[in-house]
Amino acid sequence: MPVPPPVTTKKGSYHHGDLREALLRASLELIEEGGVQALSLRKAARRAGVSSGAPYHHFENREVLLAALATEGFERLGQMMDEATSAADPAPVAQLQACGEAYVRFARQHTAYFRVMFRPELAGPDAYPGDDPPGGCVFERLVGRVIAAQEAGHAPAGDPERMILLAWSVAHGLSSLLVDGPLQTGKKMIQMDRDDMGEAVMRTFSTILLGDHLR
Amino acid sequence: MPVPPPVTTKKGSYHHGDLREALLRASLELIEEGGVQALSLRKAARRAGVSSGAPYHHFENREVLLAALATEGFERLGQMMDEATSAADPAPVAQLQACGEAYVRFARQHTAYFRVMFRPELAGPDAYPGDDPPGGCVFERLVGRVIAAQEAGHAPAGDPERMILLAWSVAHGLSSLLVDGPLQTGKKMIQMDRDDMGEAVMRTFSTILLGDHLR
DNA sequence: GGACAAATTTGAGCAGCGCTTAGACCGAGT
DNA sequence: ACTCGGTCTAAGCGCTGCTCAAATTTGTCC
Repeated sequence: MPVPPPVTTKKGSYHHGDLREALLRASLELIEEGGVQALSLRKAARRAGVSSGAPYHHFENREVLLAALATEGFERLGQMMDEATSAADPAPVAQLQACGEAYVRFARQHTAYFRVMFRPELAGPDAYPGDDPPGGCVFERLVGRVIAAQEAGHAPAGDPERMILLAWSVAHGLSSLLVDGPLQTGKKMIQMDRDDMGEAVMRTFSTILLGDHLR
Repeated sequence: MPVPPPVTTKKGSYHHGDLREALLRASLELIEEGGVQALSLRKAARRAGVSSGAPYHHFENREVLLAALATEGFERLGQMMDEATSAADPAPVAQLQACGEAYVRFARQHTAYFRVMFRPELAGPDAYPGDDPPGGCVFERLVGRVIAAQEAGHAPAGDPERMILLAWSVAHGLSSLLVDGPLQTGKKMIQMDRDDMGEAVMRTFSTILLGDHLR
């Protein structure tokens, strides 16, 4: 036996090999193609080549599968924020800007993940399996940088929570407007290229924080 | 004929009287109770006391009903923003702050509307019936005030689009985090009372615009 | 090697859904 | 009085989430 646990797909065999992973990948594809509502466990099962009852041995129900995808998504978002900040200017405001740009980039590049991560059902009362709330990975990456910005005099002093919420809101708001909102469509109203919005908005935010707009 | 068009419900009669309106109200209730996914035309029909096929004489399909609700929602949002701004200090930054607070208040008070207004299916390619894109009512209320803020020297000069997007993102982001995101739940991570977040975040934003945080 | 237990998958089945169609019903205008 | 158009019903199609008993495979202990 050259392959002790064949973690990859065994085609032709009765047992799939790694159905759980295959279902997650198929689900992500379906969401990418048609939104969260386009995901059905039956379709995912069909794509994985198994019967319609098989998924329920790996996920209690549809919502649990979505929660598993959300967990993956938050991990990837955290990674993208880490990569962006470590490559950016260490100045506090530049770090915040890099966080925001990475956040928006993540939302546009991994739309399926983003949609799954921010749904009312996920954050609802004790729906999420994880130990800490879903957005914890974002919050904890903002705390230190906001405090640093405050100490540098580039953010209002006092309880940092307000400033954390503001920074998070900027990034999340633009992301939502781009992914689910009126900025998603090709209709005019705003001329700017959607690819440029993340950088433009976050740069404007930095400008204001630094006070560069006041002569 | 004392009642030319009996716009209200005629109970007991074969014809409902105003089924379209009754379906909209029932749908809003269902969404309020369990989110957009909890709305089914059959349930709404049941609540209105008609058969499961009746709704299709008033709405081509489920998505058209949701679009009708979204239209109502955008009108009410516009009203709330108008009321808030006319009651606020006419200074440009104060006006922007009032816009944002009204936006967040709307999202929290009319969660069902907010959820329906910002869904990918709605803003998708030519899905919305209206003449202008769904968010037009928000955009047009921001343009003048952002330009006024620029002229007052309280916002970065140049193309106002960046600043419009930033202001919109702040309000929309906090609203989304509160309605659909990790701020919705009772889990800690942030101590601030959710009722205070709208004012707190928008006030912080104003502070920064005015440059009050730089000694 | 062979038997047993655990894990995995199947296939049938239930209720609910969106949507369609044919037909029954009502109200208003000629 | 009668027709005609808008409104509603009832039945039905295919899809869905989810359950359950039975069938199949895999790993393990002797």
